[in-house]
Amino acid sequence: MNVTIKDVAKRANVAPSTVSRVIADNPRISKETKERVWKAMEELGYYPNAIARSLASKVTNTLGLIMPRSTEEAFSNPFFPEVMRGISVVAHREKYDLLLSTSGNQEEEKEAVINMVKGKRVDGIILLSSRTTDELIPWLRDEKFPFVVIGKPLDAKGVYWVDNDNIGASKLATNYLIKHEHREIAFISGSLEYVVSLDRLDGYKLALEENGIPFKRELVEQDEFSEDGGYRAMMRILEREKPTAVVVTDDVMAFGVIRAAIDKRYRVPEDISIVGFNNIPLSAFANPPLTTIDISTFDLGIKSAELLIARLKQKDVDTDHIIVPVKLVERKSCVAR
Amino acid sequence: MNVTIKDVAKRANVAPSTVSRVIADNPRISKETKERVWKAMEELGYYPNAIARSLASKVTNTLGLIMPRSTEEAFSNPFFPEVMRGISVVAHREKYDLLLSTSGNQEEEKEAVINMVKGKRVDGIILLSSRTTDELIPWLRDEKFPFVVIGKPLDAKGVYWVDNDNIGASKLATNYLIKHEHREIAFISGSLEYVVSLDRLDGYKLALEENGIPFKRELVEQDEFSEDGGYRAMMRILEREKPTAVVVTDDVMAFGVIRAAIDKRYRVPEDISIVGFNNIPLSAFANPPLTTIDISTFDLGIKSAELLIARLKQKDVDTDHIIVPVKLVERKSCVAR
DNA sequence: TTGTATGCGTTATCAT
DNA sequence: ATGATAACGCATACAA
Repeated sequence: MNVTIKDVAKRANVAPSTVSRVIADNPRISKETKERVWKAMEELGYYPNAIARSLASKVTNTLGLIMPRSTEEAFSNPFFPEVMRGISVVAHREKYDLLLSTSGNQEEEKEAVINMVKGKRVDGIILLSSRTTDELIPWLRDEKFPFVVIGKPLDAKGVYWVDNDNIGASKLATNYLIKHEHREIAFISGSLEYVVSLDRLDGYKLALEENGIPFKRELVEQDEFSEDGGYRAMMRILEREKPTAVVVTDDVMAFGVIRAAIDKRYRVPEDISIVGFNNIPLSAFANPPLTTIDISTFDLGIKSAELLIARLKQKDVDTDHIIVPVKLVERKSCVAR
Repeated sequence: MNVTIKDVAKRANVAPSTVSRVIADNPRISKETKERVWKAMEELGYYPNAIARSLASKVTNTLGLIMPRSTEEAFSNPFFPEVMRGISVVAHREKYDLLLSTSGNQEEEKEAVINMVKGKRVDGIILLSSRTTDELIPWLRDEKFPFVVIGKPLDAKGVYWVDNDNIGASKLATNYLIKHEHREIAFISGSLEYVVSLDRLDGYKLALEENGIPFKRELVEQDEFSEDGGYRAMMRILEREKPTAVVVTDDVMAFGVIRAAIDKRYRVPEDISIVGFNNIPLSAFANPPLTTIDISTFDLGIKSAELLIARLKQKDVDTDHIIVPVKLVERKSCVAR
């Protein structure tokens, strides 16, 4: 069988508990026995069993990652890999591993979280996006399980979160268009069951209001976070309205919006200007290169992991949320009227 | 404390072992006691501790994913998220979770694998790419630990792997250029320490040879798998040669190659034709849209996960490797001379 | 069909 | 500074 601390203990002529202490580098073990134990471990090719360790110590050194919707879909949108890139940097630095649950829908997602939490498989959880209907957040809060959510929760009381100022970001995008003399500005987002969509819709409305432009619900559409989703939403709008500009809360969707406009014989940006969100790598290479709101996706990942780990280490965390700045990246998809 | 099988056992008036059997849905437990136990579990809000389960049963129901180079870099190239998308689909279907180790370099990568394997944290491992200098593969093979590698290993004996026919794919790309009357064809790849680079270089050479075109080492360069890497490699070639076409074994690198060509006042494709590899989403939107070899990245993920799980479930799998087909996607980055 | 006893590999609590 | 021993929560061989 496998070599365990007992084997090491025998070989080093000490008790198993001593070996355990050596592993933990307990300061009150004499230098000599430490050396002896280390030598024994070396000779036997001993390696600690992480599972047994976790069972006894209740620490896994693992962070759970919960993707929205299906894991498959999540990996389709460059946003998520980029967030994960940020998370992985911090996780690596702090010596945490990442456990991905693979869920297919909202119900399985709940299942996955329960499995991670009650199954004691992770020390903390990062939720990659919050829905308005999310039962997960209240549940995790009630369980008093450490977690942080990327995206401001509907009810943020007692929960740690990291997000952009989405209302401000959306105002920024809309104002940019208004400054370019646009008045008929459409707004396309993902499902309103995501808080982020709600917030950005608010920002859009606010910008209109502050500029004395009437809000027209006919200029607003939602669909799924995909190229096709953007296409369909734009098509629906073009059936009934003739906007000169569109705010689209996701670059991938924006590509679909452009395609829809082209299909309907509009030119972009000459006839219709477009501002996207996220600044994914593709945006710079799109035709036309997409003007977009850079939400610092990578930093969203960094900050969320840092916040979670800080909380795990019980360094009294002074803030329960972090706002990551955004900036407008001006490219070629917008012109003045 | 937490509710355990013992608590459930007491409440249901059975032995803990019976509860355990009910959890495993053991067929030789009477319907009635099952019901009784289920009810008790329900009432107590019992949920199995996955860690304890793993310790006792030596099964984790999780798959380890090992990225090449740093995890951070991996997430930068769309190839990896796409592979992971495939893996996650199968993992989800088969009810496996995914454990990502976050390593920063080759040494840490080894560390990570040892930690997963000896730490008994996963049932099997998927290596996302194989290096020629890889100690991991022989090590895992010697440990008799279930794993599959994406990319053909240098020494494939006794190891399960999934890959494209890289030699054939590279011939396909090169022949396509040759058919378009190109003779001065450059070849740019990632580091030759990756087997995939080696194979594709061979395919390139083979195509030249079969068409009576002399191989010139001055037309060959390697650099890292990034836009900058492609840029640098192309710059080095253009310092000394004037190719009319380039095979680039990674789309992201190809963007850098295009940029270098433009910087040197060449037009793409009028002066220099380019064929990429991977068919990442960006390729279709690049300027010009990139002609590229679609290696079915998603399927690579699917097949590797399926192969691994098949091996986990039944020791005897009929094949030790799977070749995923490729196809050339013709777009606008190539013209005939 | 169900119960008993033991093991999985560590950590943690008392001792000494 | 180190050793015994009891958890940790579950699975399983062996009994009954």
